[in-house]
Amino acid sequence: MTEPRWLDAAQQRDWRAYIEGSVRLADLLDRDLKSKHGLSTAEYEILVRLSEAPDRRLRMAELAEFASQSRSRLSHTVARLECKGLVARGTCGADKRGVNAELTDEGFALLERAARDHVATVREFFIDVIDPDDLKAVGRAFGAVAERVAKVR
Amino acid sequence: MTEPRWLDAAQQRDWRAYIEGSVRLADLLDRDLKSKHGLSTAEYEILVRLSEAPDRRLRMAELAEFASQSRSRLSHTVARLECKGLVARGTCGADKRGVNAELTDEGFALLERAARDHVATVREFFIDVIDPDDLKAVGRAFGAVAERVAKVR
DNA sequence: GAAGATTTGTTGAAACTTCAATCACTCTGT
DNA sequence: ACAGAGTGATTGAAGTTTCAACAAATCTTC
Repeated sequence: MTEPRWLDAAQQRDWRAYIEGSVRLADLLDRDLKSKHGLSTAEYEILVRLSEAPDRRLRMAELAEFASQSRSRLSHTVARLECKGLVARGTCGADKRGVNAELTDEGFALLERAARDHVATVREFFIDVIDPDDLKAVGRAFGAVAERVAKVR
Repeated sequence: MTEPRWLDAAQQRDWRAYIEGSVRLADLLDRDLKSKHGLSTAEYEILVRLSEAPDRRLRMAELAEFASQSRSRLSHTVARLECKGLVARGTCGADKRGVNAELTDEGFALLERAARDHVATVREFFIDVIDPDDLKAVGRAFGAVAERVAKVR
């Protein structure tokens, strides 16, 4: 069929509310992290994933996957983080192609400070303004979206 | 209090599901629009807003507001859209500082084609994978977020 | 009605992301 | 053991976004 199935009025409202809310929230969080700690959201995400990995270290490809970034982008960003002394790169024992990114002590210390503020902001502008049942629904909804998108890639 | 109120396990899961799902979806939609119609999401959003305005025309500042973009970014992007012949700029009668952006016929035609595909993709990866009640909750949730963020800016 | 403050939109440079090409290493099948 | 295919990561260039500075027009207030 070439005829598109348009969204009904309610679906359209919900979709647009999501777009506007998510763009504005992302914007706010970005500015917040940048102004208080000099980190972009993408950089923050990288530090978080590293901090949760065993030995605070991950191979680039895994890190890219966890942080939902392209490998190229990750290379550039990790290079910048390395310059700032927040992350160190080392070779991977087993696979000589592999590169490990590791969170430095300085990186961990910065992350601890940044995470406090970040969580507070997430709470203030996301968690605390959403009805608890709606929040659960958001979790389910985007879990399903992530799964669906993963299937096609 | 200096002690941060951390998110509980369920809140953290929901927040992370949202982040991952939304990033991956945005990525997919971006690639889809770009590969099929040569438009970024930001450009698409601009065309949509113009198409809905009276006379398909808006002042730059209003357009920036509707499209959730900075004025500077909008200036650059509209410049590119103008090069492609999709948008035309003209001066604003009343206020001589003002500039109107107007959707050209060519822009409108492209948008019609792009919108069909875009809506189909939104349906396939968002609307259709979310339980209808959850979708309503998503709408409420992000409506509340947008309102909360708007208060602070 | 003029000085000062504010608003509008643009600009160029710096920072960041994407894209395609590349190099080095590993895996597969014979 | 080797050729060829595939994987891991980086690179430079091109494209996009952010940031700060600016010019022009309007608003305020005395």
